[in-house]
Parts: sequence; C-alpha cells; structure tokens
Amino acid sequence: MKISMKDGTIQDFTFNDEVGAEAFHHTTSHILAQAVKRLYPDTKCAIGPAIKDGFYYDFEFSFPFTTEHLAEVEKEMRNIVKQGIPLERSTMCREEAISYMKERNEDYKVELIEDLPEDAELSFYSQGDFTDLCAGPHVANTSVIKAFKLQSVAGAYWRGDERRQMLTRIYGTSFPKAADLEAYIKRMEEAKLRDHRKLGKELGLFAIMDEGPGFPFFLPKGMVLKNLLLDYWRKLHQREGYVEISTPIILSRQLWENSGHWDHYKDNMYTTVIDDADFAVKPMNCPGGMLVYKVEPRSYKDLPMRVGEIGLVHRHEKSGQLHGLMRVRCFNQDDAHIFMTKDQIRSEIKGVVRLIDEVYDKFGFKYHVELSTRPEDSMGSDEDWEMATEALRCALNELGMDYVVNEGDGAFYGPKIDFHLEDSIGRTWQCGTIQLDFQMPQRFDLEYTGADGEKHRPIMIHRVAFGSIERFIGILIEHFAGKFPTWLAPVQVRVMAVSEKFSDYAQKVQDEFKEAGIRSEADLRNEKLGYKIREARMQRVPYMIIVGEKEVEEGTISVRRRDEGDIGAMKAQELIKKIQEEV
RNA sequence: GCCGAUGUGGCUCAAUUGGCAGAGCAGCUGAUUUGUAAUCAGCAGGUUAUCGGUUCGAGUCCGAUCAUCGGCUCCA
Repeated sequence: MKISMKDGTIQDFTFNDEVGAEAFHHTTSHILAQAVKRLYPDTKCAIGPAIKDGFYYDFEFSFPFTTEHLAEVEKEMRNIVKQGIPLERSTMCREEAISYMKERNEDYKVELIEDLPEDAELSFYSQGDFTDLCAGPHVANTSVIKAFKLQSVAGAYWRGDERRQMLTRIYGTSFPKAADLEAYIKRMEEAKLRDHRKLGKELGLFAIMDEGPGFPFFLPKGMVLKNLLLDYWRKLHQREGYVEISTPIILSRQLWENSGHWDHYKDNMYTTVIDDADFAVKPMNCPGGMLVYKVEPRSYKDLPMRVGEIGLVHRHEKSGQLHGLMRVRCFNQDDAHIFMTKDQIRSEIKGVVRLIDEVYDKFGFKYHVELSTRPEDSMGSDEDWEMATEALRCALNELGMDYVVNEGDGAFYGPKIDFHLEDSIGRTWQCGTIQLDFQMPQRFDLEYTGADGEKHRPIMIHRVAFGSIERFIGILIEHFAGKFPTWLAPVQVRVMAVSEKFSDYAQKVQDEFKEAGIRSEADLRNEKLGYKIREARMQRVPYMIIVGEKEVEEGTISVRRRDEGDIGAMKAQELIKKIQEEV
C-alpha cells in the first residue's frame, strides 16, 4: 500500500512493516476523528496516535460520550472508508497553523502548535472535509482501511497530567482484511480466558472480597504456589550469599520521618496510634533493614552484606488503580538490601541483574528493562544522583542489556533499573527492580570500619526479583494459563477410581504418592470416569491416574497427562520416579 | 482520585412498557457401580451490592455510597 511519508514522498509498505502498520492505524484514528467531527461538530480534537495493535483518539465532547455512541461513529467511519477519500499532505508556517486551528476552535491543537519551535514548518494531513495537524506518515487513501473496530471509551488526562482536563479517549484497532480483524478479536478473547482473576477463582488460588478491597486472600492451593515460589527463592538466595531477616510491619512515625517516607509517601501509608504515639504500617522494608544493619558495628570485612526479607508491605493505592493480584494494597516483596563499599557497586549490581534474569528465565518469562532517572520530588545531591545513575547505566552496558531510559521515574532516594513483564493481553507490569541508594545510609548514619581503621559510609542497593509475590503469581497464572509446570502445580497428581468398588486401591495409590512427597488428591466420588477426568482437566492437574478392575488385578495405574492424554499403564513407583525427575 | 460502564443464589446468566424473582452448573439426598471432557431424579439455596427516594406496586425509574471492569494518573 502507498504511504504518504513525513518528508512528503510516497513510498510502498505493507501492513507487516512497522511503518506500514503504524501509518495504517494512525490513518484509522484520523478517520475516527473525521467521523466524530461530522456527527458532533462542536467536539474538540486533541491527539490520536497509533499504538501497539491499534490506535486511540482523545476528544473533548460537549456531552457525555459513552460506549453506546460507538456504533454510530463506526457507521460514519464505514462511510468515509467507502468514499475512498485521498489523504493529502500540506504544510503551514506556525502563525498560519495557529490561526487555522483558532478559527476552528481547536484549543488543544493550538496549544500543541504553540509548544513547537517558532520556526517549525508544520505538516497537515487532509482527507476531504477533515484536516489534522500531523507529522504522518499516513496511508494515501481511506479506502484501504477495510476492517476496523472501536473497542472502548476511557477517560484520559490532557497531556497525561492529572491536574488538567479529562478528555474522552476512544480506543480502536484496524486491519487490511476482515479475517485479520476477526482473528485478532478471537485472540483477545482467548487471552481473556487466561486472566488471572478468572483462573484464580476457578483454580481456587486466591480471592479478593468486598470486605478487603485490594487485600487478597490466599486459598489453600494459592498458598501452596506461594510457598513453592518462596522455597525456590530461599534456595537461590542462599546460593548467592544472602541472609534472611524479618522486620516488623508497624514502626514508629519517627522512623518514617527519618527515612524520608513520611514526607514523600505519607498519602500512601496506613497509620495507627499506640499509647498516644503515631505509628505507620510499613509501605517499604528498607527502614527496618537499616535498623538491622545498625544492630552491631560493621567492618569492611562484612561487606558486601546481602540481607533478604520477604516483607509484607501495605500501601494505600487509590480505588481506581486496583487490579486483581497485579495491583493490590498489601503485598509481599521479595526484598533485599545490599550494603557495600563504593568499589563493590558495579559487581553487586551486575550480580543482581544476573540473578533476576535467572529467575525470569526459570519461568520462561520475556521481559524488558528500563532505567529510571531522578524524579522531581527527590532527595540528595546532584553528584550522588549522577554517580548512582552512571553506575546503573554502566552495569547494564557491561552486561550488554537492552534498556530504555525512563526520565524522572526513579524512586525518591535513588535511580533504578526496572524489569517489566507482560500479562496475557500485553499490558506490562513492573516486577523486578534494582535501586541504588546513597541517601538512606546517610539518613540513618550507617557506618563500617575500613581497613584503615576509619569510619566509612556504606552504599546500599534495594532490590526485588519477583517484585511482589502477588503480582508475580498473577503474571505466572496468565503466562501458563493455569497449566503450571509440575514442580509448581498445587496438585500434581489426582487419582480417580473408575467406580466406588476401587476406592480402597485408589486410596492406597494416593498414599504411595503422598509418601513420596508428591502433592496428590484422590477423587473417590460416585461419579463416572469421564466426569472426573473433565474436572481434573479443568483444574489443570498435570497427571491423572485412573484405577479400575484391570489396574487392581495387575497392581498398576493408568496414567493420563494434562496435554498428551492417555500414556498407558505403569507401576506407581515408575510414575513417582518420573515426576521426581521432572521436578 | 478522574472518565465511562457494570452489580440478580457459590458460578454463568434469564426476568416485555415498572406487575408473583427463574434456569443451567456447583451443593445436599437417593438411584445407578460406571474405563478416558458432564448418568438420572428429587431437595435446598436470593431482603436483586448497600442506603434513601418516586410509585398502588421497583431487579427495572431517580439520588447517594460501596465494589468490580476498561482506561488515565500513580505504582511492585
């Protein structure tokens, strides 16, 4: 298809090219805006970019626009496509552009233009009765947008600033062929079946109730999963030379003032009063960790000190931002604080990056890395921030890791490296993070005695690998669609008797597995075999064992795998060995 | 917190213009004794999220609150 490029030339691309797909989606967003302006002329347009898998456009409507209006907008969009309107690129100088948009009452466009450099030549794309300020590129004619769908309506702040006007954002997607659109919709529907909130309920892993919004309950099977993750975590961290501590959930206000959390984090903290003194529930583990460091004098020989803590933290997240296990108000961080000397910084950071990579690799997770720099609301000197940021950057470069820089998104006490994982529908969630901190050691007056007999200030790393156990479990559920590998499956084996006559044998078989340390259940109910298999499959149990007359006589078991189906008869001990090897 | 939507037994969903709250699954009881994705029958289960209002009458209309969903902002 022909694409009208930013430089005014026409080039050929397909939808499979990144440029082609972006131009395609972006043009669909212009068609959306054109349809909206035709139907509701007093609507103001803001911005409408292409995004992954689609596009959106932000509008200020003069009435409450809801999902019910989408159908008529789509209808008008179909007209525009049918009319086969060519897109034409033109340019204006800044002054012309401003007066053009002012005439049309497009306040947001005027603001955009005013923020551009004075001498900028601005490009516009016109399609019939609609002209938009736009850098391009675009497809050359509306007729190529064969298949599209408006998906949802949402609020979005103008320029992403919560102090500014809330606009109405319309999300949509488009494809060159109707079949592609259908395939996409089907894929999204299938992805929704993996939603951890749905599977968490179906598989009996966790529950979130109205009585505790954002405070998840772990059910027996979810608890098994969580404990398995922690077992793995402890083993790994022992190997890596970490020790483990546990610090209190409630600590005095004074401590939080000292750490700086009171100033920077107060709105997110739950507080309480004990004997007339103010206390707060910890939103982070670090201050407790500082106090542990200070329990006794430290020597340079103790460093680096790698101190882990599975810490339960509480944060008051505002109601609109809760999301299943991914975003909750209380969660367990697989935290650790590493105290070290200046020349240990780089090797420690690299060690942590490698450790996190190992953890994600273990589960087969793909991730991307961001380097977040100094935020506006931060403490510490420019030099410290510069040095800390540079240390993180160097470590990433030396390891040859790809990363994007996220300006101003660091913690208030230091810059950080963030690891982001994807959920079933492609949303990304920050899990692992490594934060370099010069501030806390100073605020808490941490010291160690050097080889020179003098007192020195250690530097500290805050880091998590899972991030939050809760969020990690959410990602895990969606990643595996509930079909956990055998080592993680809450129930590894379910024994089913063909009829009640064989219950005793089934129970005996299950006992054998239990003794071998394999997590098992026996389904001895008075139901048909097909029914029991159906349920075991829906519970994603990796191994199903069927016993009936034949197995009792031969002293064997019939085995069915979750995905492969019937894999034949064998001795119980054979399967036990096989599972133990697999795990 | 902001914009929009939603809220009916444990779960999935019905209930014309406001007019007796219903079904399937799950649960319980009984029958059946079953061979690789749902055996049959019976029983029980709801102050329709909560509070208030309009009305002869509210699941349905209005208001507030709470929670959830999709986004925004924020964040692990």
